[in-house]
Amino acid sequence: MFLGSHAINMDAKGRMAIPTKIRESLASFCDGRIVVTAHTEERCLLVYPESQWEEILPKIESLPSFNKMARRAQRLLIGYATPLEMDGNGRILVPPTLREYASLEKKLMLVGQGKKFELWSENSWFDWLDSEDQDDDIPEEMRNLSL
Amino acid sequence: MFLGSHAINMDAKGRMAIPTKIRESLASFCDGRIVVTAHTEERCLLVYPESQWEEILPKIESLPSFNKMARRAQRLLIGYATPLEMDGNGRILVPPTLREYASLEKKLMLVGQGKKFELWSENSWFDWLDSEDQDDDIPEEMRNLSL
DNA sequence: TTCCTATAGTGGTTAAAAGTAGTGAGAAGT
DNA sequence: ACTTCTCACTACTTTTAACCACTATAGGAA
Repeated sequence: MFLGSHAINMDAKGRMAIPTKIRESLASFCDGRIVVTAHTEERCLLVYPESQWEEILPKIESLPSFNKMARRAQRLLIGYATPLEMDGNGRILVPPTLREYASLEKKLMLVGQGKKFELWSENSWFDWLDSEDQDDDIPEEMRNLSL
Repeated sequence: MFLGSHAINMDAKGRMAIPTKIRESLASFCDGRIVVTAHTEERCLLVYPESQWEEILPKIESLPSFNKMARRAQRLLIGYATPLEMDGNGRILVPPTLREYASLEKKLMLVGQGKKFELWSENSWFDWLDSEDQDDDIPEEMRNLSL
Protein backbone atom coordinates (compact mmCIF):
# COMPACT_ATOMS: atom_id res chain seq x y z
CA MET A 1 0.00 0.00 0.00
CA PHE A 2 1.63 3.23 -1.12
CA LEU A 3 0.76 6.30 0.88
CA GLY A 4 2.04 9.79 1.34
CA SER A 5 3.65 12.40 -0.88
CA HIS A 6 7.31 13.16 -1.36
CA ALA A 7 9.13 16.12 -2.86
CA ILE A 8 11.92 14.79 -5.08
CA ASN A 9 14.61 16.44 -7.18
CA MET A 10 15.48 15.27 -10.67
CA ASP A 11 19.03 15.94 -11.84
CA ALA A 12 20.07 17.30 -15.22
CA LYS A 13 20.23 13.82 -16.73
CA GLY A 14 16.65 12.96 -15.81
CA ARG A 15 17.55 10.74 -12.86
CA MET A 16 15.46 10.82 -9.71
CA ALA A 17 16.21 9.12 -6.40
CA ILE A 18 13.35 7.04 -5.02
CA PRO A 19 12.95 7.77 -1.28
CA THR A 20 14.41 4.90 0.75
CA LYS A 21 11.19 3.76 2.38
CA ILE A 22 9.45 3.47 -0.96
CA ARG A 23 12.52 1.77 -2.37
CA GLU A 24 12.17 -0.91 0.27
CA SER A 25 8.49 -1.56 -0.38
CA LEU A 26 9.19 -1.74 -4.10
CA ALA A 27 12.02 -4.18 -3.50
CA SER A 28 9.78 -6.57 -1.59
CA PHE A 29 6.75 -6.06 -3.86
CA CYS A 30 8.25 -6.51 -7.26
CA ASP A 31 12.04 -6.81 -6.95
CA GLY A 32 12.30 -3.13 -7.75
CA ARG A 33 10.83 -3.65 -11.22
CA ILE A 34 8.41 -0.88 -12.04
CA VAL A 35 6.50 0.39 -15.06
CA VAL A 36 6.01 4.08 -15.68
CA THR A 37 3.40 5.41 -18.09
CA ALA A 38 1.27 8.45 -18.87
CA HIS A 39 -1.89 9.42 -17.00
CA THR A 40 -4.67 9.90 -19.52
CA GLU A 41 -6.61 12.64 -17.77
CA GLU A 42 -3.89 14.85 -16.35
CA ARG A 43 -0.41 15.57 -17.54
CA CYS A 44 1.34 13.47 -14.93
CA LEU A 45 2.87 10.00 -14.87
CA LEU A 46 1.72 6.73 -13.31
CA VAL A 47 4.25 4.52 -11.54
CA TYR A 48 3.21 0.87 -11.15
CA PRO A 49 4.95 -2.07 -9.55
CA GLU A 50 5.41 -4.51 -12.43
CA SER A 51 2.99 -7.05 -10.94
CA GLN A 52 0.26 -4.43 -10.66
CA TRP A 53 0.82 -3.27 -14.22
CA GLU A 54 0.39 -6.80 -15.48
CA GLU A 55 -3.03 -6.91 -13.87
CA ILE A 56 -4.36 -3.81 -15.58
CA LEU A 57 -2.68 -4.25 -18.98
CA PRO A 58 -5.19 -6.87 -20.23
CA LYS A 59 -8.03 -4.57 -19.23
CA ILE A 60 -6.58 -1.78 -21.33
CA GLU A 61 -5.90 -4.06 -24.28
CA SER A 62 -9.45 -5.35 -24.35
CA LEU A 63 -11.05 -1.93 -24.80
CA PRO A 64 -12.88 -1.43 -28.14
CA SER A 65 -10.49 -0.13 -30.83
CA PHE A 66 -13.00 1.87 -32.84
CA ASN A 67 -14.06 4.20 -30.05
CA LYS A 68 -12.07 7.40 -29.83
CA MET A 69 -12.00 7.64 -26.05
CA ALA A 70 -10.82 4.06 -25.72
CA ARG A 71 -8.20 4.47 -28.43
CA ARG A 72 -6.86 7.52 -26.67
CA ALA A 73 -6.52 5.63 -23.40
CA GLN A 74 -4.81 2.72 -25.14
CA ARG A 75 -2.42 4.90 -27.05
CA LEU A 76 -1.33 6.81 -24.00
CA LEU A 77 -1.20 4.00 -21.45
CA ILE A 78 0.45 1.42 -23.70
CA GLY A 79 2.33 3.88 -25.86
CA TYR A 80 4.08 5.53 -22.97
CA ALA A 81 4.54 2.44 -20.79
CA THR A 82 8.20 1.86 -20.01
CA PRO A 83 9.71 -0.75 -17.67
CA LEU A 84 12.39 0.80 -15.50
CA GLU A 85 14.86 -0.46 -12.96
CA MET A 86 16.77 1.37 -10.30
CA ASP A 87 20.50 1.95 -10.62
CA GLY A 88 23.03 1.18 -7.91
CA ASN A 89 22.04 4.31 -6.03
CA GLY A 90 18.29 3.63 -6.04
CA ARG A 91 17.55 6.08 -8.83
CA ILE A 92 15.44 5.66 -11.95
CA LEU A 93 16.12 7.34 -15.27
CA VAL A 94 12.89 8.81 -16.64
CA PRO A 95 12.89 8.62 -20.48
CA PRO A 96 12.75 11.96 -22.31
CA THR A 97 9.32 11.38 -23.89
CA LEU A 98 7.75 10.79 -20.49
CA ARG A 99 9.54 13.78 -19.01
CA GLU A 100 8.15 15.91 -21.78
CA TYR A 101 4.61 14.54 -21.45
CA ALA A 102 4.41 15.53 -17.79
CA SER A 103 6.59 18.67 -18.10
CA LEU A 104 9.00 17.24 -15.53
CA GLU A 105 11.84 19.58 -14.69
CA LYS A 106 13.82 19.74 -11.50
CA LYS A 107 11.21 19.70 -8.78
CA LEU A 108 8.83 16.73 -8.69
CA MET A 109 6.09 15.37 -6.45
CA LEU A 110 5.68 11.63 -5.96
CA VAL A 111 2.20 10.92 -4.61
CA GLY A 112 1.16 7.53 -3.21
CA GLN A 113 -2.15 6.25 -4.60
CA GLY A 114 -2.57 2.84 -2.99
CA LYS A 115 -1.48 0.36 -5.65
CA LYS A 116 0.48 2.90 -7.63
CA PHE A 117 2.14 6.31 -7.48
CA GLU A 118 1.51 9.45 -9.40
CA LEU A 119 4.51 11.52 -10.44
CA TRP A 120 3.91 15.23 -11.01
CA SER A 121 6.04 18.21 -11.75
CA GLU A 122 5.79 20.37 -8.65
CA ASN A 123 4.31 23.23 -10.68
CA SER A 124 1.57 21.12 -12.23
CA TRP A 125 0.75 19.63 -8.86
CA PHE A 126 0.18 23.00 -7.22
CA ASP A 127 -1.69 24.31 -10.25
CA TRP A 128 -3.99 21.33 -10.03
CA LEU A 129 -4.45 21.84 -6.27
CA ASP A 130 -5.56 25.41 -6.85
CA SER A 131 -7.88 24.61 -9.77
CA GLU A 132 -11.55 24.11 -9.00
CA ASP A 133 -12.73 21.10 -10.98
CA GLN A 134 -16.41 21.42 -10.34
CA ASP A 135 -17.64 20.80 -13.87
CA ASP A 136 -18.10 17.05 -13.49
CA ASP A 137 -21.03 15.54 -11.70
CA ILE A 138 -20.47 13.66 -8.49
CA PRO A 139 -20.62 9.96 -9.39
CA GLU A 140 -23.15 7.72 -7.73
CA GLU A 141 -20.41 5.87 -5.85
CA MET A 142 -19.41 9.07 -4.05
CA ARG A 143 -22.86 10.27 -3.02
CA ASN A 144 -23.09 7.97 -0.04
CA LEU A 145 -19.41 7.91 0.78
CA SER A 146 -18.65 8.99 4.30
CA LEU A 147 -15.02 9.71 5.11
CA MET B 1 5.03 -6.81 -26.60
CA PHE B 2 6.03 -3.40 -27.90
CA LEU B 3 5.83 -0.63 -25.34
CA GLY B 4 7.06 2.88 -24.89
CA SER B 5 7.58 5.90 -27.08
CA HIS B 6 10.75 7.13 -28.73
CA ALA B 7 11.67 10.42 -30.36
CA ILE B 8 13.53 9.66 -33.60
CA ASN B 9 15.17 11.80 -36.25
CA MET B 10 14.78 11.09 -39.94
CA ASP B 11 17.70 12.18 -42.13
CA ALA B 12 17.46 14.03 -45.42
CA LYS B 13 17.26 10.76 -47.35
CA GLY B 14 14.23 9.50 -45.44
CA ARG B 15 16.17 7.03 -43.32
CA MET B 16 15.35 6.57 -39.66
CA ALA B 17 17.34 4.63 -37.08
CA ILE B 18 15.28 2.12 -35.11
CA PRO B 19 16.18 2.39 -31.39
CA THR B 20 18.44 -0.50 -30.40
CA LYS B 21 16.10 -2.15 -27.94
CA ILE B 22 13.31 -2.29 -30.50
CA ARG B 23 15.77 -3.48 -33.09
CA GLU B 24 16.56 -6.43 -30.88
CA SER B 25 12.94 -7.41 -30.30
CA LEU B 26 12.27 -7.12 -34.03
CA ALA B 27 15.29 -9.27 -34.79
CA SER B 28 14.04 -12.08 -32.57
CA PHE B 29 10.39 -11.68 -33.59
CA CYS B 30 10.61 -11.59 -37.33
CA ASP B 31 14.28 -11.49 -38.36
CA GLY B 32 13.98 -7.74 -38.72
CA ARG B 33 11.41 -8.06 -41.52
CA ILE B 34 8.66 -5.50 -41.06
CA VAL B 35 5.70 -4.14 -42.98
CA VAL B 36 4.80 -0.46 -42.87
CA THR B 37 1.40 0.83 -43.94
CA ALA B 38 -1.08 3.66 -43.39
CA HIS B 39 -3.32 4.02 -40.34
CA THR B 40 -6.92 4.39 -41.44
CA GLU B 41 -8.16 6.65 -38.65
CA GLU B 42 -5.28 9.04 -38.13
CA ARG B 43 -2.59 10.33 -40.42
CA CYS B 44 0.18 8.17 -39.03
CA LEU B 45 1.84 4.93 -40.08
CA LEU B 46 1.56 1.41 -38.73
CA VAL B 47 4.70 -0.70 -38.35
CA TYR B 48 4.09 -4.46 -38.13
CA PRO B 49 6.47 -7.35 -37.69
CA GLU B 50 6.02 -9.41 -40.86
CA SER B 51 4.51 -12.35 -38.98
CA GLN B 52 1.90 -10.10 -37.37
CA TRP B 53 1.03 -8.50 -40.69
CA GLU B 54 0.43 -11.90 -42.24
CA GLU B 55 -2.10 -12.63 -39.54
CA ILE B 56 -4.19 -9.54 -40.13
CA LEU B 57 -3.90 -9.33 -43.93
CA PRO B 58 -6.49 -12.10 -44.59
CA LYS B 59 -8.87 -10.36 -42.22
CA ILE B 60 -8.57 -7.12 -44.16
CA GLU B 61 -8.99 -8.88 -47.50
CA SER B 62 -12.15 -10.61 -46.40
CA LEU B 63 -13.96 -7.43 -45.45
CA PRO B 64 -17.21 -6.84 -47.38
CA SER B 65 -16.49 -5.03 -50.65
CA PHE B 66 -19.80 -3.16 -50.82
CA ASN B 67 -19.35 -1.15 -47.64
CA LYS B 68 -17.63 2.22 -47.90
CA MET B 69 -15.84 2.02 -44.55
CA ALA B 70 -14.49 -1.42 -45.36
CA ARG B 71 -13.40 -0.38 -48.83
CA ARG B 72 -11.57 2.60 -47.37
CA ALA B 73 -9.75 0.41 -44.86
CA GLN B 74 -8.75 -2.05 -47.59
CA ARG B 75 -7.49 0.64 -49.93
CA LEU B 76 -5.36 2.29 -47.29
CA LEU B 77 -4.05 -0.72 -45.42
CA ILE B 78 -3.26 -2.86 -48.45
CA GLY B 79 -2.53 -0.02 -50.82
CA TYR B 80 0.13 1.53 -48.65
CA ALA B 81 1.63 -1.68 -47.26
CA THR B 82 5.36 -1.89 -47.91
CA PRO B 83 7.79 -4.56 -46.69
CA LEU B 84 11.00 -2.99 -45.40
CA GLU B 85 14.28 -4.27 -44.05
CA MET B 86 16.87 -2.59 -41.93
CA ASP B 87 20.22 -1.64 -43.41
CA GLY B 88 23.56 -2.42 -41.81
CA ASN B 89 23.09 0.41 -39.33
CA GLY B 90 19.63 -0.68 -38.18
CA ARG B 91 17.83 1.97 -40.21
CA ILE B 92 14.78 1.71 -42.46
CA LEU B 93 14.15 3.82 -45.54
CA VAL B 94 10.57 5.09 -45.46
CA PRO B 95 9.15 5.38 -49.02
CA PRO B 96 8.11 8.90 -50.14
CA THR B 97 4.40 8.08 -50.46
CA LEU B 98 4.22 6.90 -46.87
CA ARG B 99 6.26 9.87 -45.72
CA GLU B 100 3.77 12.12 -47.41
CA TYR B 101 0.71 10.33 -46.05
CA ALA B 102 1.83 10.89 -42.47
CA SER B 103 3.54 14.28 -43.07
CA LEU B 104 6.83 12.86 -41.83
CA GLU B 105 9.61 15.40 -41.75
CA LYS B 106 12.64 15.41 -39.52
CA LYS B 107 11.24 14.79 -36.05
CA LEU B 108 9.24 11.60 -35.55
CA MET B 109 7.61 9.70 -32.70
CA LEU B 110 7.63 5.90 -32.66
CA VAL B 111 4.95 4.66 -30.27
CA GLY B 112 4.65 1.05 -29.11
CA GLN B 113 1.14 -0.39 -29.34
CA GLY B 114 1.47 -3.98 -28.20
CA LYS B 115 1.69 -6.04 -31.38
CA LYS B 116 2.67 -3.13 -33.59
CA PHE B 117 4.10 0.37 -33.58
CA GLU B 118 2.64 3.64 -34.67
CA LEU B 119 4.90 6.15 -36.41
CA TRP B 120 3.91 9.81 -36.16
CA SER B 121 5.43 13.08 -37.15
CA GLU B 122 6.22 14.81 -33.88
CA ASN B 123 3.92 17.71 -34.75
CA SER B 124 0.93 15.49 -35.50
CA TRP B 125 1.52 13.55 -32.32
CA PHE B 126 1.45 16.61 -30.10
CA ASP B 127 -1.51 18.05 -31.98
CA TRP B 128 -3.36 14.82 -31.34
CA LEU B 129 -2.36 14.83 -27.67
CA ASP B 130 -3.73 18.31 -27.18
CA SER B 131 -6.96 17.68 -29.07
CA GLU B 132 -9.94 16.89 -26.94
CA ASP B 133 -11.73 13.95 -28.50
CA GLN B 134 -14.97 14.34 -26.68
CA ASP B 135 -17.27 13.50 -29.58
CA ASP B 136 -17.54 9.81 -28.75
CA ASP B 137 -19.21 8.61 -25.61
CA ILE B 138 -17.28 6.82 -22.93
CA PRO B 139 -17.68 3.13 -23.78
CA GLU B 140 -19.37 0.86 -21.29
CA GLU B 141 -16.11 -1.03 -20.68
CA MET B 142 -14.46 2.16 -19.43
CA ARG B 143 -17.17 3.44 -17.13
CA ASN B 144 -16.17 1.24 -14.25
CA LEU B 145 -12.52 0.82 -15.14
CA SER B 146 -10.20 1.67 -12.30
CA LEU B 147 -6.53 1.87 -13.18
C1' DT C 1 24.47 19.59 23.60
C1' DT C 2 28.00 18.38 20.61
C1' DC C 3 30.48 15.30 17.88
C1' DC C 4 30.94 11.25 15.26
C1' DT C 5 29.26 7.78 12.29
C1' DA C 6 26.41 5.92 8.92
C1' DT C 7 23.41 6.33 5.19
C1' DA C 8 20.88 8.72 1.73
C1' DG C 9 21.22 11.81 -1.94
C1' DT C 10 23.88 14.29 -5.57
C1' DG C 11 27.10 15.11 -9.08
C1' DG C 12 30.80 13.93 -12.13
C1' DT C 13 33.73 11.07 -15.09
C1' DT C 14 34.77 7.50 -18.27
C1' DA C 15 34.06 3.93 -21.55
C1' DA C 16 31.19 1.67 -24.70
C1' DA C 17 27.62 1.84 -27.91
C1' DA C 18 24.35 4.11 -30.76
C1' DG C 19 23.17 7.52 -34.13
C1' DT C 20 24.58 10.42 -38.05
C1' DA C 21 26.80 11.88 -42.08
C1' DG C 22 29.52 11.28 -46.00
C1' DT C 23 31.67 8.91 -49.74
C1' DG C 24 32.09 5.53 -53.23
C1' DA C 25 30.40 2.06 -56.24
C1' DG C 26 26.96 -0.04 -58.98
C1' DA C 27 22.84 -0.15 -61.57
C1' DA C 28 19.37 1.81 -64.28
C1' DG C 29 17.42 5.01 -67.32
C1' DT C 30 17.75 8.51 -70.73
C1' DA D 1 27.72 5.91 -73.16
C1' DC D 2 27.10 9.13 -69.72
C1' DT D 3 24.72 10.93 -65.96
C1' DT D 4 21.97 10.53 -62.04
C1' DC D 5 20.02 8.27 -58.26
C1' DT D 6 20.06 4.82 -54.84
C1' DC D 7 22.01 1.69 -51.70
C1' DA D 8 25.60 0.12 -48.72
C1' DC D 9 29.67 0.51 -46.05
C1' DT D 10 32.81 3.01 -43.22
C1' DA D 11 34.23 6.41 -40.09
C1' DC D 12 33.33 9.87 -36.76
C1' DT D 13 30.75 12.26 -33.26
C1' DT D 14 27.46 12.38 -29.74
C1' DT D 15 24.87 10.35 -26.27
C1' DT D 16 23.95 7.06 -22.76
C1' DA D 17 24.68 4.18 -18.93
C1' DA D 18 27.37 2.44 -15.18
C1' DC D 19 30.53 3.25 -11.68
C1' DC D 20 32.78 6.03 -8.25
C1' DA D 21 33.37 9.65 -5.01
C1' DC D 22 31.90 13.37 -2.18
C1' DT D 23 28.64 16.05 0.59
C1' DA D 24 24.99 16.77 3.60
C1' DT D 25 21.82 15.34 6.91
C1' DA D 26 20.01 12.66 10.54
C1' DG D 27 20.40 9.88 14.47
C1' DG D 28 22.67 8.05 18.36
C1' DA D 29 25.90 8.05 21.95
C1' DA D 30 28.99 10.20 25.06
